[in-house]
Amino acid sequence: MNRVTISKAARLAGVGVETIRFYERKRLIEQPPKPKDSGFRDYPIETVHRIRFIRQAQDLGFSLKEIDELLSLRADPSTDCADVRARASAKLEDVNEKIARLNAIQSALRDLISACPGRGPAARCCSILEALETSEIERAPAD
Amino acid sequence: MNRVTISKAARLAGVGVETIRFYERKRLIEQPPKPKDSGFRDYPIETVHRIRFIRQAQDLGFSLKEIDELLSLRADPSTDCADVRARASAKLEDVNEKIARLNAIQSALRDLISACPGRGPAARCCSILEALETSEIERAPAD
DNA sequence: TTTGACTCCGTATCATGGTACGGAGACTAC
DNA sequence: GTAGTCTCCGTACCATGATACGGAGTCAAA
Repeated sequence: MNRVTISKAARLAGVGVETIRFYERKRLIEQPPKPKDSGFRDYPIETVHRIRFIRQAQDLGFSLKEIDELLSLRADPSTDCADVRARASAKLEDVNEKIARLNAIQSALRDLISACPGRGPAARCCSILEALETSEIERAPAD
Repeated sequence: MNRVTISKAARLAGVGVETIRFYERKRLIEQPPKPKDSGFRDYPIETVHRIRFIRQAQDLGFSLKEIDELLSLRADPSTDCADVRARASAKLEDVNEKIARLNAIQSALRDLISACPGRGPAARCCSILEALETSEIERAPAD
């Protein structure tokens, strides 16, 4: 059973059936060739992985358009390698930036948590913003 | 000059004026008390920092609602510390997960880039998904 | 003191990413 | 062979997060 119906794929990927059809329309996943005798979509299991990747990437702040760009990056002999390399490097930059920002938020949250004793009043005042500023990660994205 | 008009704040934060008004309506930033003689908003510079944080957090996949929750986390003597601590810990978990996923994507991109020679055909075929699977970070978020 | 830029507010419109609906056909199991 | 469940497709609708519009008031500098 390495092929599944749309509702099975949806269940496995944790999305609705309509979402899969929507992604097909947006060409994020390809509509599987329907078997001759049935008019029903018949997905390879990889599609489920692909959908899960899409959801995860969305949760990381990538738009469907960006996700499409990520998914269409392929190093294979038939594509222009220098081009793939360049596009992958650009994406890697984005990812690096996101990681850096999340690391800053992570330590701000840790500061906040450690400023909170288990019980009773806090040792000192501290908001996320103050913690970020204190750790001087504050950077202007549009300066 | 530690107070700015709405258009100045917008320029400094890299957003439109309307976006600031929109955030005010959503209570993500507070409408500054307008000076008695002027009906115009007069923002402290911290608001600009706050707006920049909002944009960065959005880029990391947080919704405005989640960002509001992040921003309202404050360890200060007047709030229930155990509560703040619990909410901050939950957010920290989210952040940790995002970082882990980004790390996986980061190494998949690096694999992809190293599979691409500077010029000519690729050494081997590899997509992001394959790289993720190879590095077995693949996890089901909704299992 | 007028011209141009800025501000106010309410409301309308937009793009993105789904989610729902509905009628018709198809498969499954009893 | 028919009830119950899937599936098809097109189209409509929805929530979020902005973005635009328009008319009226305000400010600042020439």
